[in-house]
Amino acid sequence: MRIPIHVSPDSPEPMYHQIENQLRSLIWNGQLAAGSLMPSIRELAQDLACSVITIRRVYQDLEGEGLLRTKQGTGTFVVGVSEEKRSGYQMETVVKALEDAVRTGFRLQCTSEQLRQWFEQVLAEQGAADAGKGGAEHA
Amino acid sequence: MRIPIHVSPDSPEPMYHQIENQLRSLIWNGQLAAGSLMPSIRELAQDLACSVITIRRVYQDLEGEGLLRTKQGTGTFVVGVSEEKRSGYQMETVVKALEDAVRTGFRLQCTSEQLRQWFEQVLAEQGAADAGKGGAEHA
Amino acid sequence: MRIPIHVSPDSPEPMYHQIENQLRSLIWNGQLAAGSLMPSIRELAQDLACSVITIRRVYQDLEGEGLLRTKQGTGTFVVGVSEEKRSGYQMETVVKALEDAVRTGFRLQCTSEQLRQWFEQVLAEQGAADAGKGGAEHA
Amino acid sequence: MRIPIHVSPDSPEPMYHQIENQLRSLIWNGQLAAGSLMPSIRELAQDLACSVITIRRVYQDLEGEGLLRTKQGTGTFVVGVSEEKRSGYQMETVVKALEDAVRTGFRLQCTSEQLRQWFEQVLAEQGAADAGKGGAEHA
DNA sequence: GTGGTCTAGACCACC
DNA sequence: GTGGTCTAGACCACG
Repeated sequence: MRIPIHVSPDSPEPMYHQIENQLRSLIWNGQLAAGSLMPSIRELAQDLACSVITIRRVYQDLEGEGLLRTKQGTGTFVVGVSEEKRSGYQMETVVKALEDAVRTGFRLQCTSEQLRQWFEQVLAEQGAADAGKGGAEHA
Repeated sequence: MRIPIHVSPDSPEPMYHQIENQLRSLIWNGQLAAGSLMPSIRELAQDLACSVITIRRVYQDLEGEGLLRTKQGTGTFVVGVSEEKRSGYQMETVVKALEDAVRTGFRLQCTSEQLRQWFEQVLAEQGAADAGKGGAEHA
Repeated sequence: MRIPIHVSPDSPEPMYHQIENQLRSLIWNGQLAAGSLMPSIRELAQDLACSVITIRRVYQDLEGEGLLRTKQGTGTFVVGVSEEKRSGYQMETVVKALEDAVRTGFRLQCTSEQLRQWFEQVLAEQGAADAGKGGAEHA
Repeated sequence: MRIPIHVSPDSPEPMYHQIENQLRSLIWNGQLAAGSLMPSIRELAQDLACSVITIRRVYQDLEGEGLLRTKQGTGTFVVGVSEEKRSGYQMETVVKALEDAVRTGFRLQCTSEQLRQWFEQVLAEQGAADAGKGGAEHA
């Protein structure tokens, strides 16, 4: 199975960062099951059309976070995360992004009502896009 | 009057970026009136405890965006922006941030309801903080 | 009799290294008598839950050191070592480890007294653990 | 001031590891004062006759441990460590090395008395070497 | 000047 | 086959 990752080489965000973020999500979500074998660094590098070194760095960073475990000569494995940690991470990440958006809005003197309206609009758009892509249902 | 800007030298966000963002807000909001004289590069650099070269870059960037105008030997002045452009900028910026947050949420498999709940919570917190600080009215 | 070896697959120390070290000790100590037949590569590999290729390497390395001897189609045998060599090896190995520890201590600016104190403490702990396990007598 | 580090390119221990270990000691010891500026990666790379990348990795790893702090365009700085943490690190490191040595000794069926004797001998040798080199006094 | 990212390619250690 | 280390050199972002 090929790992569903897409990188934009032209993004200002460094490639290794993009890849790390997406893998992090996949692991935290359990879409990459604990214990499963990751593709080899060479394989993934070829898939994503980037250097082996970039992937190596990604795996290394994620190992530092305790999400992956690599064994020389054997391969790189996914480490499981507890449900507790998982939802903590989820909330932390999302709330941080929401805070950023709201703070920006207030700094630009939007009203709460204005922000709420835009939020619902974005929610509808993204929800539609998301449902189309993944198939998972979001109430 | 001293320009109300605060930069964190330890933020991962580069200093010039922090300063530009804050100046941009102040100008778009009209808190720096069109036609008014900006502090000199040296002065602002000293205020913010950073290098003059950093401020020079900031002024240059904002001049490139048409928000500032430098007159040789005279100083740097604020350029006015039309109300139309202003609200366009406001909406674009905020919606972008909201989209980012929502996309992140969906990627981590939050439900819409979950996101809505967190959003309201953040709105309340930030709204309180904002009201306390600035005094502007948010419906 | 099953050979008393334990390997940690999660140790940073490579498996072949762990196995070699333990076999080496067993042979030098005479716990694997000179002339006795080693388990087959396949057997030991299964016992230790590792690859046959790993065990093959171990046997080869130890054969290179003169501790084992493989006879085609017959099996692998333990080669005896003289008492003289034995105590030389013992001293060399242990003194090297002690030097490493002491050097580290001095580099971190411990006093000799401090090191002596810790050494006695470690000696007591390990001595107890060892006595419990093996049954050999240590003055 | 040039940083007193020496690397053996022929050691089995990877260069980045050697450098990290020595820097770690220097920082934990306070021989690199908190807040002081490290040499630039290019400078240190030239000093140690290794690649910029190797040094960059070293600095990055130590930053991950909280020992260094790098600011883009500015340089890399030493972060202070509390005395408490310092002595904890010291003890942990040294005791671990001593345990390793003693365990090895017992595995090779040395007596406690034998180990104690060798330890004192090593202590005397290394203590002399150390006093000669550094000048610090170890009781 | 500083550090940050990425490349291509080599060689080694391990299983 | 796997991952681990190191190289030389390029280009970008930052102050």
